[in-house]
Amino acid sequence: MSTPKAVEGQPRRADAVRNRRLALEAAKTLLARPGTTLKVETIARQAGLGAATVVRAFGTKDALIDAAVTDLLGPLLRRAQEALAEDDPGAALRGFLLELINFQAAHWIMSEQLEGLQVPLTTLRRAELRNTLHDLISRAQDAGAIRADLHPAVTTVLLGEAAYAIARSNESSPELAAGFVTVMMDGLRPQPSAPHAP
Amino acid sequence: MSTPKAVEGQPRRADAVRNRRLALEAAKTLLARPGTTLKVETIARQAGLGAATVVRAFGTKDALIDAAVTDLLGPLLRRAQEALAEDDPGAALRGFLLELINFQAAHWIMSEQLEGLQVPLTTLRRAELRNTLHDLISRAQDAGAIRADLHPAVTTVLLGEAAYAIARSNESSPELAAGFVTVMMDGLRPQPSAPHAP
Amino acid sequence: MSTPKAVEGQPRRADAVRNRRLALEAAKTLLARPGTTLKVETIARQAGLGAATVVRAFGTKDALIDAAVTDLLGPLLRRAQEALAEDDPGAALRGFLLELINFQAAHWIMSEQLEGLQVPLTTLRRAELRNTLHDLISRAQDAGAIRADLHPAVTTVLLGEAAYAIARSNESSPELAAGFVTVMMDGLRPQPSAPHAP
Amino acid sequence: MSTPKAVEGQPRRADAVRNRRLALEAAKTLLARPGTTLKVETIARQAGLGAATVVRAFGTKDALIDAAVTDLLGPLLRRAQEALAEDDPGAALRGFLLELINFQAAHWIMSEQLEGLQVPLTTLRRAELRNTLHDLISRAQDAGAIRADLHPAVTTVLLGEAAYAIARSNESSPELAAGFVTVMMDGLRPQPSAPHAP
DNA sequence: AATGAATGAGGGTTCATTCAT
DNA sequence: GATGAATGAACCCTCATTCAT
Repeated sequence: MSTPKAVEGQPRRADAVRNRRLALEAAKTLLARPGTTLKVETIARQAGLGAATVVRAFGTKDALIDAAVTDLLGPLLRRAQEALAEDDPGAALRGFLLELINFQAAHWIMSEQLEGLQVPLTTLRRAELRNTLHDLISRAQDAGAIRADLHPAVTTVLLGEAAYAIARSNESSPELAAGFVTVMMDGLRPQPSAPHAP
Repeated sequence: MSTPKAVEGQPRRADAVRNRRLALEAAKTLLARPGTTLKVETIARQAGLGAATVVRAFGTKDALIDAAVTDLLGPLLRRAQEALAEDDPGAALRGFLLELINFQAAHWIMSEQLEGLQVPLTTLRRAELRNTLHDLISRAQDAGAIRADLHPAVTTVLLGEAAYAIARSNESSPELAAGFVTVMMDGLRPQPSAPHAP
Repeated sequence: MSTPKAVEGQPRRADAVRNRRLALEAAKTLLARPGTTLKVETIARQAGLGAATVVRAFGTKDALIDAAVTDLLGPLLRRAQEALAEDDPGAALRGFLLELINFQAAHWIMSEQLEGLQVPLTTLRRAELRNTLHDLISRAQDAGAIRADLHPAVTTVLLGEAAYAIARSNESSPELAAGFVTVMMDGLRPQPSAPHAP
Repeated sequence: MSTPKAVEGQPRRADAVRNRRLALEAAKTLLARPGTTLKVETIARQAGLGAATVVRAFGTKDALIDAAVTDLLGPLLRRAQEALAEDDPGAALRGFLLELINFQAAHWIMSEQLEGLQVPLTTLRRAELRNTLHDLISRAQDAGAIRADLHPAVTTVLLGEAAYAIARSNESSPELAAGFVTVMMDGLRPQPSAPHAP
């Protein structure tokens, strides 16, 4: 036959790949835009495609969302892993926190928007992200860069959730992000006196 | 009031008032319960009423949710206002933060669940809450109880959003809440040296 | 309250019962009419109801079809059971065969139209029907009314399937039905000589 | 022919003919396999072709199915015509009945699966088959091989439909087929006494 | 006035057909 | 000419709102 046949494996036809990317980008764009309802029709229009096409490209709406969010979280996870390799544990944590906020501020991925959807990949990647943040924190504690009177797990949740919230805030701004990191890092610094009584 | 078919100024029928309260309580209960879908039918069943009754009592589903959330935020707002009258500005802020977290942890009002709904009263009351928190922070800064190198607006958002996130976290616990307040207050304490360079 | 409240149990509101019946009748009518596609919309229109209503009345389209077919098979099953109680086993079988054909000729329930649908009640009732026919045949064989050189199970399938087909035939008529029963009963009569060599 | 872009009377390209055959074989195979859904995609995969190719080869899905079923019925029709030429009318009828059952049992062509499809050729060929069976029966009646107190048309439908049903039965087996033919031929034998009163 | 039921708009998904490679 | 992908129509189902009891 005269079919190009391509290399055996994943790579499908050029336009299929292109449209898959278009759908993915559209989903990511809409995930970044606050207040969107994430209907298949909306994503399709954003991508300049038909509704059935985006479903076909991923099999199901959930799978598309899953892929989009996972995709968005990818670079962030990579940055977290790079931070783990940096020399100064305290500076690494501080630096990553800023990235975390800035990234999420630019993307607006709402946990709640995913409620009721089947997004196994996203769940997985979130766990990875959380684990890496946990490691970053533990390393900073071991190095004496941050206080040790809090359990690493507590600190992980605290930083993760708070950073997430700050990023998503309507008033999000570089100034806010910087303020958050400053306060957090100051608050996490080894304290001279005993902590305040609860 | 503009209630149809009712004599002006005349109190509504006793059972109408009672049903309105039942619906409101049901909505509040479901808002407190994580993972609920907030369908009219669900609320009605929880209230022991018919679906039509619930809608009729508020005219629309959105109005009911609006009233319920506003209602839930009421005591919190009152507490914030009481904190403003306390003597020690720092302690008042710290105390309110804990209340804020505990309250939200117990009520699970998700901003995102309200996305796409018309909830003007809720928006209003949230602004009031935010303003009062802003005042609490300004007062603490004026009294030298917390650092002044951050704009009060920034600090307001920071505390409000972060507290909200901590409360909503799946791993939410008293230990986490206490840790959050400790770190925040330590971080917000007037700092001896210059803040970390950005 | 002044709610009628009715008797505790199944009986719901009068119109609900009425509409449930309308939907059921509509489905039965369409099952009787050859060449129909059995769309929810079609059934609803036939019933003079909205599409959502007929779904709500049964929870799902499949459940509606299931109920309709089961309903149609009910009287037939009852007749088979009555035939079992008759005195003359041969006449009972012959009589039931005629009923089987006439009934099915009037209803046009196609196994294949149900393909891919979840109809557990129908499956059950069909098995009952088949079992009762099996008993009718066994009894006739035991009484010497029909030949015994065929396994009852074979005869059951033979009569059941053939009667079914005759009933569904486009040229279906009383004459055809009578002819079928005559031939079958004659063919099933105990044969004087050995059966034809295959 | 009206094939577009082809010189009149010119044979089509070799691979086009080959693909048409592949599609036809695939459809026939799937028609023989019970419980298949007969989607274009499924047929194409079975043929090792693309979906568009299958459609293009026949213009429409219905045309493909029509051709496939017609093709399947071809040999059966030829066998019926050969039976007409045999010496013993009774044996010819009996022989053909067995073939009819075996053939259909092996092919699983469901009338109902064709419901809603435009299959004019199939309809035509079915009529031919029915007519030939009618002739077989008339000839057997004329020869005194089978009873004459039934109208040939009635007997035709009776045998045709019943044989079809027996073939399609889930419990289909050689034993069942043989039993059917035995009973039918015994029942059709010229009867000594008057037929049973209806 | 209260309510169970009816409904119409809208969602996701499938599939025969058409298009572009 | 063959084909994988695109698509729009159609289907079943959900739910906030309206109706009739």
